[in-house]
Amino acid sequence: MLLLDDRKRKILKAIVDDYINTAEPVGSRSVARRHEIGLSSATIRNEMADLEEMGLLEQPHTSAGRVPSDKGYRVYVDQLMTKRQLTADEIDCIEDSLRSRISEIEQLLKQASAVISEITKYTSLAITPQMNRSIIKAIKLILVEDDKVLIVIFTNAGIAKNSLVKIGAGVSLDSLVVIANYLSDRLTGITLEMVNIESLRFDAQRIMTRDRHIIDPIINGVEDCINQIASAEVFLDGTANIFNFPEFQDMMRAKKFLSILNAKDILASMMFNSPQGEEIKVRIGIENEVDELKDFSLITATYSIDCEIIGSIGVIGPRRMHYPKVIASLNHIRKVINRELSNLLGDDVEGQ
Amino acid sequence: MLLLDDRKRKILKAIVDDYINTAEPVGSRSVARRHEIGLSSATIRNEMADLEEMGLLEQPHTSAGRVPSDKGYRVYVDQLMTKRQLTADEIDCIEDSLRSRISEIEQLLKQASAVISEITKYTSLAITPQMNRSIIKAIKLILVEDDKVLIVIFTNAGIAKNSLVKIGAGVSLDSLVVIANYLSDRLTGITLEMVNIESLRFDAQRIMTRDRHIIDPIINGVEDCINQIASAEVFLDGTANIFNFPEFQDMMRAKKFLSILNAKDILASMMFNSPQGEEIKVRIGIENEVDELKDFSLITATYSIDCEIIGSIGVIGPRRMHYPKVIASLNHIRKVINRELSNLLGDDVEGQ
DNA sequence: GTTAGCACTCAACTTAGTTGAGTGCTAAAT
DNA sequence: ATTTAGCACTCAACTAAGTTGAGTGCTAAC
Repeated sequence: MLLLDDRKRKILKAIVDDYINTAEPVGSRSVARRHEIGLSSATIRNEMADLEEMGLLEQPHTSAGRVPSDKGYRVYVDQLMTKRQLTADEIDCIEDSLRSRISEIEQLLKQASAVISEITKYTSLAITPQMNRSIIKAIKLILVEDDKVLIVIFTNAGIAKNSLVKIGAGVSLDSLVVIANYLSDRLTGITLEMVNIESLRFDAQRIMTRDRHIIDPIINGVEDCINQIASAEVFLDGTANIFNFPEFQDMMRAKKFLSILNAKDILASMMFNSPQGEEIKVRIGIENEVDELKDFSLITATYSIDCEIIGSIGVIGPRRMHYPKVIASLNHIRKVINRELSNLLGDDVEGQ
Repeated sequence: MLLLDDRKRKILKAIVDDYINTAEPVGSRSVARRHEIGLSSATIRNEMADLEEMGLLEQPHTSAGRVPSDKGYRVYVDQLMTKRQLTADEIDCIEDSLRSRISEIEQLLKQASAVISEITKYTSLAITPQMNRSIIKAIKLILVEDDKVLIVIFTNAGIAKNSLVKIGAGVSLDSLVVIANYLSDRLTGITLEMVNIESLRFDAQRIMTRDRHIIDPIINGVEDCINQIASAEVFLDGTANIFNFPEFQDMMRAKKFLSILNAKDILASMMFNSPQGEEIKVRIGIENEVDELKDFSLITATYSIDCEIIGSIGVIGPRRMHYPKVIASLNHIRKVINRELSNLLGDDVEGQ
């Protein structure tokens, strides 16, 4: 951890704060003027030269002020910034849009994404829970219209998904009962990621003596249900917000940004690699694994059920992001999501 | 219908064609040069002055060439443009991404949207079917975990949606059978839009003598299922494509554009007001009802099941859109969607 | 160690001048 | 009666030169 003396800390903080607010390179004189440091611009100039040498500041060109480097932002985030609290209004806003009356997890995260971008004015992300580890509680086959079967799988996380498949007509009810029991035996109590579709299909061939042609469609339906439950969806909001920032007046950059947002799989993978234990993760510029994001900062927060991290929410914006506010917002919203999820899935499921 | 003599038609067509390709105002000399009209630039100049007087062309400023007006584009689309056929490659591309192996209607339309923007290079839209008119075929209640009921509704359009609700523990199976039969009686055979949730709830109170506390959650679950089936979803693709056009280098315009794309409800309403009978509708600039779209052209095409229009796909781009290509693409894709939908829902539902 | 002063740098802005594609009009040619 | 060549005019877009001002680094005095 990089240690700075008090004066350098004050000056670096002042520069980052100013730059976050103005997007203009910060000069020594304006630091002396706008902040009560009690030093002349000349002294500050010397300190700034030191900070630049240490790699914390950069100069766009000789006669401009300084701009924080990625490393500078990192020190700011880790050591210097003054933590912010949300205002009562902001908290109300979050509660209003997320509290109760939301019946589906997808809805909850969509709303969460909307409220994040509303409060932070950046582009927000929310990914639906990773349900690979959830346990199959029940699987039902329902005959509808004598040649179609509705397959329903239901997990301990309170999710049920269905798939409708056509089987040939004239299948005996007995055969359906046989395969239904088989599936129930094989699948109940195990997690989604443990399901091996091909061995399931193979073994079904062995136990079924009649009506074997129904195996393939039904197993496919089971696979479909499992995929539906396991697949993660990414919600975005406030994508147009990026245009509010002067550094993205450049069309090329804006286009690149939108292209990334359209690559949902890349977003999803970014969101997932938060190590356990870390509730909020800040990636500044070059720290992003994804190359196209090295002009951006990404802040993510995890949410969980029963202390297991299952998904995350986040914000993408310029490196010059208002870190204190975004971190405070995400931290609050992740707690609300945790609370709502446990309401939704736990004992209090009510009404819907 | 505006009638033009042959020479004016040729000149207007040449100007619109050139402007669509270059985005530069077209001058009399370049019309004379690039198209075989056999007239000098001076004559063409006179004709252009006439066309301007008729409101078909506009001049950005005195010493620039001419640009088509909305009315000019309209004449071009209705009378002048040479219809295009898709190339074999394009048709293959469409077939590859839409044919078979798609089990869900949502997937089909998502793919359709993707392929539209891939082929046209504009921003594409696809709205999921309006299912208000579909008929409820069956409704099932499944008891899971002795205090939760899974409600499944299944329609003639092959859609099944479920909702999981919690009822108090210790409900007798008899009560569940009573309400299941009641719901089945009341709902089977009617369309979604005919369902009156409140009268359903009210009458349930009358027929149920015991376990009345389960009525509210269950009716809410029914409502939830119906809403899930009836709600239309809008898929977008190629949103970043707008930046490829020089007329959208302007940030304000680009931002406005993205804002509209985020207002899914506005998009949905635009997509829906295609009168029956019209397969392809072209709205040019000012012809758009939505104010924010008056700098754009919107082309929509309907798709249907059993000859009833249930949804649409479309393209948004600059007024200077490549109309022949977009119209040909949408027309082809709508036919493929019709075909796939009838495969999906009709007799050929197979496996998945 | 701190600061005032000064020469220097350089992006951003202003101004004036140039270019060139395009027009409208008129008079000659067909 | 059309069509066309010729010419004067317009105006956005580009270029070049000059100005401004915020900022720097260095040095010498405090």
